[in-house]
Amino acid sequence: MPIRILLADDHQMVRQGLKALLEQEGFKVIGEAADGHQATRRAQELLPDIAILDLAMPLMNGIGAAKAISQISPQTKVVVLTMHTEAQYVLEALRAGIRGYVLKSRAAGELVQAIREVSRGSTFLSSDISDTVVDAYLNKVDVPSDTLSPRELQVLQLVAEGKTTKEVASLLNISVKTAESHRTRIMEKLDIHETASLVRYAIRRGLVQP
Amino acid sequence: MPIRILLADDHQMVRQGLKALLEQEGFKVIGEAADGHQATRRAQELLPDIAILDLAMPLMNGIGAAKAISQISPQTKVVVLTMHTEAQYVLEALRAGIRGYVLKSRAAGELVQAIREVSRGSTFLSSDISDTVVDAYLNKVDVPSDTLSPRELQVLQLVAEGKTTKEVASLLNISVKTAESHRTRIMEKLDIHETASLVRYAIRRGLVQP
DNA sequence: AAAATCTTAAGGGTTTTACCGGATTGACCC
DNA sequence: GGGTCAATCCGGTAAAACCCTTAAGATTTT
Repeated sequence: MPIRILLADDHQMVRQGLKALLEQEGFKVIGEAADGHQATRRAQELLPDIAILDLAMPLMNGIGAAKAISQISPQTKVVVLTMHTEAQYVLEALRAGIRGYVLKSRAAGELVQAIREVSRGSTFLSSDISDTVVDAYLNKVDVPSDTLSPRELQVLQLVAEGKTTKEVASLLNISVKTAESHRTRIMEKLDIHETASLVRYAIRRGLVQP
Repeated sequence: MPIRILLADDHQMVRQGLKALLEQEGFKVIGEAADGHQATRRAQELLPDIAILDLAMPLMNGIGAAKAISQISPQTKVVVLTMHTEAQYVLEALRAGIRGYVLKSRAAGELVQAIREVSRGSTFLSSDISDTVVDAYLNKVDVPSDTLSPRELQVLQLVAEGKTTKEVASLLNISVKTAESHRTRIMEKLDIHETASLVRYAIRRGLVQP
Protein backbone atom coordinates (compact mmCIF):
# COMPACT_ATOMS: atom_id res chain seq x y z
CA MET A 1 0.00 0.00 0.00
CA PRO A 2 1.51 3.32 -1.02
CA ILE A 3 2.17 6.01 1.57
CA ARG A 4 -0.83 8.37 1.69
CA ILE A 5 0.14 12.03 1.78
CA LEU A 6 -1.59 15.31 2.54
CA LEU A 7 0.16 18.25 0.88
CA ALA A 8 -0.26 21.79 2.22
CA ASP A 9 1.27 24.88 0.62
CA ASP A 10 -0.36 28.18 -0.16
CA HIS A 11 0.78 28.16 -3.78
CA GLN A 12 -1.25 25.85 -5.95
CA MET A 13 1.43 25.75 -8.61
CA VAL A 14 4.03 24.60 -6.11
CA ARG A 15 1.66 21.93 -4.82
CA GLN A 16 1.07 20.61 -8.30
CA GLY A 17 4.78 20.43 -8.94
CA LEU A 18 5.52 18.62 -5.71
CA LYS A 19 2.60 16.28 -6.29
CA ALA A 20 4.01 15.34 -9.69
CA LEU A 21 7.41 14.62 -8.13
CA LEU A 22 5.98 12.60 -5.26
CA GLU A 23 3.79 10.49 -7.49
CA GLN A 24 6.77 9.73 -9.69
CA GLU A 25 8.26 8.22 -6.54
CA GLY A 26 5.26 6.03 -5.90
CA PHE A 27 3.65 8.06 -3.14
CA LYS A 28 -0.06 8.80 -3.19
CA VAL A 29 -1.09 12.42 -2.66
CA ILE A 30 -4.61 11.97 -1.36
CA GLY A 31 -5.32 15.57 -0.45
CA GLU A 32 -4.15 19.15 -0.75
CA ALA A 33 -4.62 22.31 1.29
CA ALA A 34 -3.82 25.97 0.77
CA ASP A 35 -3.77 27.08 4.41
CA GLY A 36 -3.43 25.76 7.93
CA HIS A 37 -7.16 25.49 8.55
CA GLN A 38 -7.79 23.53 5.41
CA ALA A 39 -4.84 21.31 6.20
CA THR A 40 -6.27 20.53 9.62
CA ARG A 41 -9.73 19.76 8.22
CA ARG A 42 -8.36 17.60 5.42
CA ALA A 43 -6.20 15.71 7.90
CA GLN A 44 -9.27 14.98 9.99
CA GLU A 45 -11.18 13.67 6.98
CA LEU A 46 -8.40 11.73 5.35
CA LEU A 47 -6.20 10.56 8.23
CA PRO A 48 -3.12 10.58 5.99
CA ASP A 49 0.10 8.77 6.81
CA ILE A 50 2.14 11.90 6.22
CA ALA A 51 1.24 15.58 6.20
CA ILE A 52 3.67 17.83 4.37
CA LEU A 53 3.19 21.36 5.64
CA ASP A 54 4.63 24.63 4.45
CA LEU A 55 5.48 26.87 7.40
CA ALA A 56 4.32 30.12 5.81
CA MET A 57 0.62 29.72 5.18
CA PRO A 58 -2.29 32.11 5.63
CA LEU A 59 -4.91 31.77 8.40
CA MET A 60 -2.85 29.28 10.33
CA ASN A 61 0.82 28.62 9.85
CA GLY A 62 2.49 25.26 9.61
CA ILE A 63 3.33 25.08 13.31
CA GLY A 64 -0.26 25.66 14.32
CA ALA A 65 -1.47 23.13 11.81
CA ALA A 66 1.10 20.60 13.00
CA LYS A 67 -0.13 20.91 16.57
CA ALA A 68 -3.77 20.64 15.53
CA ILE A 69 -3.12 17.65 13.32
CA SER A 70 -1.24 15.68 15.97
CA GLN A 71 -4.29 16.19 18.20
CA ILE A 72 -6.96 15.05 15.79
CA SER A 73 -4.98 12.49 13.82
CA PRO A 74 -2.17 11.17 16.00
CA GLN A 75 -1.11 8.55 13.48
CA THR A 76 -0.33 11.28 10.94
CA LYS A 77 3.33 12.24 10.91
CA VAL A 78 4.15 15.79 10.00
CA VAL A 79 6.98 16.89 7.74
CA VAL A 80 7.63 20.61 7.53
CA LEU A 81 8.70 21.98 4.16
CA THR A 82 10.07 25.50 4.27
CA MET A 83 12.70 27.99 3.20
CA HIS A 84 13.65 28.95 6.75
CA THR A 85 16.92 27.66 8.22
CA GLU A 86 16.86 29.71 11.43
CA ALA A 87 17.17 27.74 14.65
CA GLN A 88 14.11 29.40 16.05
CA TYR A 89 11.83 27.94 13.41
CA VAL A 90 13.37 24.52 13.66
CA LEU A 91 13.12 24.32 17.42
CA GLU A 92 9.57 25.58 17.40
CA ALA A 93 8.67 22.99 14.82
CA LEU A 94 10.30 20.22 16.84
CA ARG A 95 8.40 21.26 19.93
CA ALA A 96 5.21 21.12 17.86
CA GLY A 97 5.95 17.44 17.29
CA ILE A 98 7.08 17.45 13.69
CA ARG A 99 9.10 14.46 12.51
CA GLY A 100 10.79 15.93 9.46
CA TYR A 101 12.15 19.35 8.55
CA VAL A 102 13.03 19.81 4.89
CA LEU A 103 14.28 22.91 3.08
CA LYS A 104 12.72 23.99 -0.20
CA SER A 105 16.17 25.03 -1.33
CA ARG A 106 17.23 21.36 -1.43
CA ALA A 107 16.70 18.69 -4.02
CA ALA A 108 13.37 16.90 -4.03
CA GLY A 109 15.27 13.78 -3.06
CA GLU A 110 15.51 15.14 0.47
CA LEU A 111 11.76 15.33 0.73
CA VAL A 112 11.42 11.79 -0.57
CA GLN A 113 14.00 10.60 1.93
CA ALA A 114 12.23 12.49 4.71
CA ILE A 115 8.93 10.85 3.89
CA ARG A 116 10.51 7.38 3.89
CA GLU A 117 12.34 7.95 7.18
CA VAL A 118 9.42 9.51 8.92
CA SER A 119 6.93 6.88 7.85
CA ARG A 120 9.35 4.25 9.15
CA GLY A 121 9.06 5.96 12.53
CA SER A 122 12.37 7.73 12.28
CA THR A 123 13.01 11.46 11.84
CA PHE A 124 14.64 13.53 9.15
CA LEU A 125 16.23 16.96 9.20
CA SER A 126 17.98 18.59 6.24
CA SER A 127 21.71 18.58 6.93
CA ASP A 128 22.26 22.27 7.75
CA ILE A 129 19.31 21.99 10.04
CA SER A 130 20.83 19.16 11.98
CA ASP A 131 23.84 21.34 12.75
CA THR A 132 21.66 24.15 13.97
CA VAL A 133 19.67 21.89 16.23
CA VAL A 134 22.68 20.03 17.57
CA ASP A 135 24.40 23.34 18.23
CA ALA A 136 21.39 24.62 20.04
CA TYR A 137 21.16 21.55 22.22
CA LEU A 138 24.86 21.35 22.95
CA ASN A 139 25.19 25.01 23.84
CA LYS A 140 22.12 24.65 25.99
CA VAL A 141 20.99 27.82 24.34
CA ASP A 142 18.24 25.61 23.11
CA VAL A 143 15.84 26.78 25.80
CA PRO A 144 12.61 28.33 24.65
CA SER A 145 14.96 30.20 22.41
CA ASP A 146 12.28 31.37 20.06
CA THR A 147 10.75 33.46 22.80
CA LEU A 148 12.47 36.76 23.11
CA SER A 149 11.97 38.41 26.47
CA PRO A 150 9.90 41.61 26.58
CA ARG A 151 13.03 43.66 26.94
CA GLU A 152 14.66 41.94 24.01
CA LEU A 153 11.63 42.59 21.85
CA GLN A 154 11.83 46.24 22.80
CA VAL A 155 15.49 46.43 21.87
CA LEU A 156 14.88 44.54 18.65
CA GLN A 157 12.20 46.98 17.63
CA LEU A 158 14.44 49.97 18.23
CA VAL A 159 17.29 48.37 16.35
CA ALA A 160 14.97 47.62 13.45
CA GLU A 161 13.86 51.23 13.49
CA GLY A 162 17.43 52.21 12.81
CA LYS A 163 18.51 53.27 16.26
CA THR A 164 22.16 52.78 17.17
CA THR A 165 23.05 50.88 20.29
CA LYS A 166 23.86 54.18 21.95
CA GLU A 167 20.45 55.57 21.11
CA VAL A 168 18.75 52.40 22.30
CA ALA A 169 20.63 52.71 25.57
CA SER A 170 19.60 56.29 26.16
CA LEU A 171 15.99 55.64 25.12
CA LEU A 172 15.74 52.78 27.61
CA ASN A 173 17.85 54.47 30.26
CA ILE A 174 20.33 51.65 30.37
CA SER A 175 24.04 51.55 29.70
CA VAL A 176 25.38 51.05 26.19
CA LYS A 177 26.87 47.77 27.31
CA THR A 178 23.51 46.49 28.43
CA ALA A 179 21.89 47.42 25.15
CA GLU A 180 24.73 45.64 23.43
CA SER A 181 24.17 42.54 25.54
CA HIS A 182 20.51 42.45 24.62
CA ARG A 183 21.37 42.81 20.99
CA THR A 184 23.89 40.01 21.25
CA ARG A 185 21.46 37.69 22.99
CA ILE A 186 18.79 38.40 20.40
CA MET A 187 21.16 37.45 17.63
CA GLU A 188 22.22 34.35 19.55
CA LYS A 189 18.66 33.23 20.11
CA LEU A 190 17.60 33.82 16.55
CA ASP A 191 20.79 32.49 14.97
CA ILE A 192 21.10 35.76 13.07
CA HIS A 193 24.38 37.54 12.49
CA GLU A 194 23.73 40.89 10.83
CA THR A 195 21.56 43.90 11.36
CA ALA A 196 19.92 43.43 7.98
CA SER A 197 18.54 40.01 8.88
CA LEU A 198 17.51 41.34 12.26
CA VAL A 199 15.46 44.04 10.58
CA ARG A 200 13.79 41.56 8.26
CA TYR A 201 12.96 39.34 11.22
CA ALA A 202 11.43 42.27 13.12
CA ILE A 203 9.28 43.07 10.11
CA ARG A 204 8.11 39.47 9.83
CA ARG A 205 7.18 39.57 13.51
CA GLY A 206 5.30 42.81 12.92
CA LEU A 207 7.45 44.77 15.37
CA VAL A 208 8.05 47.45 12.78
CA GLN A 209 6.57 48.42 9.48
CA PRO A 210 8.64 47.97 6.33
CA MET B 1 10.93 21.64 -32.09
CA PRO B 2 9.90 22.02 -28.48
CA ILE B 3 9.98 25.37 -26.74
CA ARG B 4 13.31 25.72 -24.89
CA ILE B 5 12.95 27.08 -21.37
CA LEU B 6 15.24 28.51 -18.72
CA LEU B 7 13.78 28.15 -15.24
CA ALA B 8 14.90 30.43 -12.40
CA ASP B 9 13.69 30.14 -8.83
CA ASP B 10 15.70 30.19 -5.64
CA HIS B 11 14.17 26.96 -4.34
CA GLN B 12 15.54 23.90 -6.04
CA MET B 13 12.59 21.79 -4.97
CA VAL B 14 10.14 24.19 -6.56
CA ARG B 15 12.20 24.22 -9.75
CA GLN B 16 12.18 20.45 -9.93
CA GLY B 17 8.43 20.37 -9.47
CA LEU B 18 7.81 22.95 -12.16
CA LYS B 19 10.23 21.22 -14.47
CA ALA B 20 8.31 17.98 -14.09
CA LEU B 21 5.05 19.75 -14.90
CA LEU B 22 6.45 21.60 -17.90
CA GLU B 23 8.04 18.51 -19.39
CA GLN B 24 4.73 16.68 -19.05
CA GLU B 25 3.40 19.41 -21.32
CA GLY B 26 6.07 18.85 -23.93
CA PHE B 27 8.29 21.80 -23.11
CA LYS B 28 12.03 21.39 -22.80
CA VAL B 29 13.66 22.83 -19.68
CA ILE B 30 17.21 23.34 -20.90
CA GLY B 31 18.56 25.18 -17.89
CA GLU B 32 17.94 26.18 -14.32
CA ALA B 33 19.14 28.99 -12.06
CA ALA B 34 18.87 29.76 -8.37
CA ASP B 35 19.45 33.52 -8.50
CA GLY B 36 19.37 36.45 -10.88
CA HIS B 37 23.06 36.27 -11.69
CA GLN B 38 22.96 32.63 -12.60
CA ALA B 39 19.83 33.22 -14.64
CA THR B 40 21.55 35.94 -16.63
CA ARG B 41 24.63 33.82 -17.27
CA ARG B 42 22.60 30.77 -18.24
CA ALA B 43 20.49 32.89 -20.61
CA GLN B 44 23.66 34.10 -22.30
CA GLU B 45 24.96 30.56 -22.75
CA LEU B 46 21.71 28.90 -23.73
CA LEU B 47 19.74 31.62 -25.52
CA PRO B 48 16.44 30.03 -24.46
CA ASP B 49 13.10 30.79 -26.09
CA ILE B 50 11.51 31.52 -22.73
CA ALA B 51 12.96 32.50 -19.36
CA ILE B 52 10.69 31.86 -16.41
CA LEU B 53 11.88 34.06 -13.55
CA ASP B 54 10.81 34.18 -9.95
CA LEU B 55 10.71 37.78 -8.73
CA ALA B 56 12.15 37.13 -5.29
CA MET B 57 15.65 35.79 -5.83
CA PRO B 58 18.90 36.45 -4.02
CA LEU B 59 21.82 38.41 -5.44
CA MET B 60 19.69 39.83 -8.27
CA ASN B 61 15.94 39.82 -8.35
CA GLY B 62 13.70 38.86 -11.25
CA ILE B 63 13.32 42.42 -12.52
CA GLY B 64 17.06 42.93 -12.71
CA ALA B 65 17.51 39.58 -14.39
CA ALA B 66 14.75 40.38 -16.89
CA LYS B 67 16.48 43.61 -17.88
CA ALA B 68 19.85 41.93 -18.19
CA ILE B 69 18.46 39.06 -20.21
CA SER B 70 16.65 41.27 -22.72
CA GLN B 71 20.00 42.98 -23.30
CA ILE B 72 22.13 39.94 -23.88
CA SER B 73 19.53 37.64 -25.42
CA PRO B 74 16.84 39.75 -27.07
CA GLN B 75 15.08 36.77 -28.58
CA THR B 76 14.43 35.33 -25.11
CA LYS B 77 10.98 36.23 -23.83
CA VAL B 78 10.59 36.60 -20.09
CA VAL B 79 7.72 35.26 -18.03
CA VAL B 80 7.62 36.31 -14.40
CA LEU B 81 6.39 33.75 -11.89
CA THR B 82 5.61 35.13 -8.48
CA MET B 83 3.32 35.31 -5.47
CA HIS B 84 2.94 39.10 -5.66
CA THR B 85 -0.26 40.62 -6.97
CA GLU B 86 0.53 44.23 -6.10
CA ALA B 87 0.38 46.76 -8.93
CA GLN B 88 3.80 48.04 -8.05
CA TYR B 89 5.46 44.75 -8.93
CA VAL B 90 3.42 44.22 -12.06
CA LEU B 91 4.11 47.65 -13.49
CA GLU B 92 7.78 47.43 -12.69
CA ALA B 93 7.93 44.07 -14.40
CA LEU B 94 6.18 45.41 -17.47
CA ARG B 95 8.62 48.31 -17.64
CA ALA B 96 11.43 45.75 -17.52
CA GLY B 97 10.04 44.24 -20.72
CA ILE B 98 8.46 41.07 -19.41
CA ARG B 99 5.86 39.37 -21.61
CA GLY B 100 4.06 37.22 -19.08
CA TYR B 101 3.14 37.61 -15.41
CA VAL B 102 1.89 34.46 -13.70
CA LEU B 103 0.94 33.91 -10.06
CA LYS B 104 2.24 30.93 -8.13
CA SER B 105 -1.12 30.73 -6.40
CA ARG B 106 -2.75 29.67 -9.68
CA ALA B 107 -2.96 26.33 -11.39
CA ALA B 108 0.01 25.24 -13.44
CA GLY B 109 -2.22 25.51 -16.48
CA GLU B 110 -1.81 29.27 -16.33
CA LEU B 111 1.93 28.98 -16.64
CA VAL B 112 1.56 26.62 -19.58
CA GLN B 113 -0.85 29.01 -21.23
CA ALA B 114 1.49 31.92 -20.57
CA ILE B 115 4.38 30.10 -22.20
CA ARG B 116 2.30 29.29 -25.28
CA GLU B 117 0.98 32.85 -25.63
CA VAL B 118 4.32 34.50 -25.07
CA SER B 119 6.22 32.28 -27.44
CA ARG B 120 3.60 33.09 -30.09
CA GLY B 121 4.58 36.73 -29.64
CA SER B 122 1.58 37.58 -27.52
CA THR B 123 1.47 38.44 -23.83
CA PHE B 124 -0.14 36.80 -20.82
CA LEU B 125 -1.13 38.16 -17.44
CA SER B 126 -2.97 36.17 -14.77
CA SER B 127 -6.53 37.47 -14.64
CA ASP B 128 -6.37 39.42 -11.37
CA ILE B 129 -3.24 41.01 -12.70
CA SER B 130 -4.93 42.35 -15.80
CA ASP B 131 -7.34 44.25 -13.56
CA THR B 132 -4.49 45.63 -11.53
CA VAL B 133 -2.73 46.92 -14.59
CA VAL B 134 -5.82 48.45 -16.12
CA ASP B 135 -6.68 50.09 -12.81
CA ALA B 136 -3.21 51.46 -12.48
CA TYR B 137 -3.30 52.95 -15.94
CA LEU B 138 -6.77 54.40 -15.48
CA ASN B 139 -6.02 55.92 -12.11
CA LYS B 140 -2.65 56.98 -13.39
CA VAL B 141 -1.24 55.48 -10.25
CA ASP B 142 2.29 56.30 -11.10
CA VAL B 143 4.62 54.19 -9.10
CA PRO B 144 7.35 56.46 -7.82
CA SER B 145 10.07 55.15 -10.03
CA ASP B 146 13.38 54.62 -8.37
CA THR B 147 15.85 57.35 -8.81
CA LEU B 148 18.45 54.74 -8.07
CA SER B 149 20.59 53.53 -10.92
CA PRO B 150 20.55 49.82 -11.84
CA ARG B 151 23.88 49.31 -10.19
CA GLU B 152 22.70 51.02 -7.07
CA LEU B 153 19.59 48.85 -6.93
CA GLN B 154 21.78 45.80 -7.21
CA VAL B 155 24.00 46.95 -4.37
CA LEU B 156 20.98 47.87 -2.28
CA GLN B 157 19.52 44.40 -2.69
CA LEU B 158 22.74 42.76 -1.55
CA VAL B 159 23.05 45.06 1.43
CA ALA B 160 19.47 44.33 2.42
CA GLU B 161 20.23 40.63 2.15
CA GLY B 162 22.80 41.12 4.87
CA LYS B 163 25.94 41.07 2.75
CA THR B 164 28.87 43.09 4.03
CA THR B 165 30.44 45.69 1.77
CA LYS B 166 33.34 43.34 1.20
CA GLU B 167 30.99 40.58 0.10
CA VAL B 168 29.09 42.96 -2.17
CA ALA B 169 32.36 43.99 -3.76
CA SER B 170 33.47 40.44 -4.43
CA LEU B 171 30.04 39.41 -5.73
CA LEU B 172 30.01 42.28 -8.20
CA ASN B 173 33.72 42.05 -8.99
CA ILE B 174 34.40 45.62 -7.96
CA SER B 175 36.65 47.07 -5.30
CA VAL B 176 35.47 47.49 -1.74
CA LYS B 177 35.80 51.23 -2.16
CA THR B 178 33.47 51.22 -5.12
CA ALA B 179 30.89 49.19 -3.27
CA GLU B 180 31.21 51.68 -0.46
CA SER B 181 30.69 54.55 -2.88
CA HIS B 182 27.51 53.00 -4.21
CA ARG B 183 26.26 52.47 -0.73
CA THR B 184 27.02 56.05 0.21
CA ARG B 185 25.29 57.43 -2.88
CA ILE B 186 22.23 55.30 -2.20
CA MET B 187 21.97 56.68 1.30
CA GLU B 188 22.50 60.18 -0.02
CA LYS B 189 19.80 59.85 -2.64
CA LEU B 190 17.30 58.32 -0.27
CA ASP B 191 18.24 60.55 2.64
CA ILE B 192 18.72 57.47 4.76
CA HIS B 193 21.47 57.10 7.28
CA GLU B 194 21.45 53.57 8.64
CA THR B 195 21.41 50.04 7.34
CA ALA B 196 18.11 49.33 9.10
CA SER B 197 16.22 51.98 7.16
CA LEU B 198 17.95 50.85 4.00
CA VAL B 199 16.66 47.34 4.57
CA ARG B 200 13.11 48.56 5.17
CA TYR B 201 13.28 50.65 2.02
CA ALA B 202 14.49 47.66 0.01
CA ILE B 203 11.60 45.61 1.33
CA ARG B 204 9.07 48.29 0.44
CA ARG B 205 10.54 48.40 -3.05
CA GLY B 206 10.27 44.64 -3.27
CA LEU B 207 14.01 44.13 -3.73
CA VAL B 208 14.08 41.59 -0.92
CA GLN B 209 11.59 39.63 1.07
CA PRO B 210 11.04 40.41 4.74
C1' DA C 1 29.66 70.32 -27.77
C1' DA C 2 28.58 70.89 -23.06
C1' DA C 3 26.33 69.19 -18.97
C1' DA C 4 24.80 65.56 -16.22
C1' DT C 5 24.90 61.02 -14.51
C1' DC C 6 26.85 56.49 -13.80
C1' DT C 7 30.42 53.53 -12.59
C1' DT C 8 34.56 52.90 -11.10
C1' DA C 9 38.29 53.86 -7.52
C1' DA C 10 40.96 55.80 -3.60
C1' DG C 11 42.84 57.98 0.99
C1' DG C 12 42.03 58.92 5.63
C1' DG C 13 39.24 59.45 9.28
C1' DT C 14 35.50 58.35 13.26
C1' DT C 15 31.82 55.55 14.98
C1' DT C 16 29.42 51.29 15.46
C1' DT C 17 28.99 46.30 15.35
C1' DA C 18 29.98 41.67 16.39
C1' DC C 19 32.09 38.66 19.24
C1' DC C 20 34.99 37.40 23.23
C1' DG C 21 35.41 37.11 27.89
C1' DG C 22 33.22 37.96 32.47
C1' DA C 23 29.92 39.61 36.68
C1' DT C 24 25.79 40.93 39.82
C1' DT C 25 21.03 41.45 41.10
C1' DG C 26 16.30 40.13 41.76
C1' DA C 27 12.36 37.25 40.61
C1' DC C 28 10.22 33.16 40.15
C1' DC C 29 9.89 27.99 40.75
C1' DC C 30 9.97 23.66 42.80
C1' DG D 1 17.51 27.24 49.42
C1' DG D 2 19.33 25.98 44.95
C1' DG D 3 18.34 26.45 40.01
C1' DT D 4 17.11 29.11 36.24
C1' DC D 5 16.45 33.29 33.83
C1' DA D 6 15.84 38.17 32.79
C1' DA D 7 18.07 42.28 33.18
C1' DT D 8 21.78 44.89 34.24
C1' DC D 9 26.77 46.09 33.74
C1' DC D 10 31.98 45.98 32.28
C1' DG D 11 36.52 45.36 29.54
C1' DG D 12 38.64 44.48 25.16
C1' DT D 13 39.35 43.60 19.97
C1' DA D 14 38.83 43.24 15.06
C1' DA D 15 35.89 44.14 11.61
C1' DA D 16 32.58 46.74 9.46
C1' DA D 17 29.96 50.77 8.75
C1' DC D 18 29.93 55.46 8.11
C1' DC D 19 31.67 60.10 6.58
C1' DC D 20 34.47 63.30 3.96
C1' DT D 21 36.96 64.35 -0.09
C1' DT D 22 38.54 63.69 -4.82
C1' DA D 23 38.53 62.06 -9.68
C1' DA D 24 38.88 59.54 -14.16
C1' DG D 25 36.33 57.45 -18.05
C1' DA D 26 31.82 56.06 -20.12
C1' DT D 27 27.39 57.06 -21.34
C1' DT D 28 23.40 59.75 -21.74
C1' DT D 29 20.96 64.03 -21.95
C1' DT D 30 20.43 68.54 -23.21
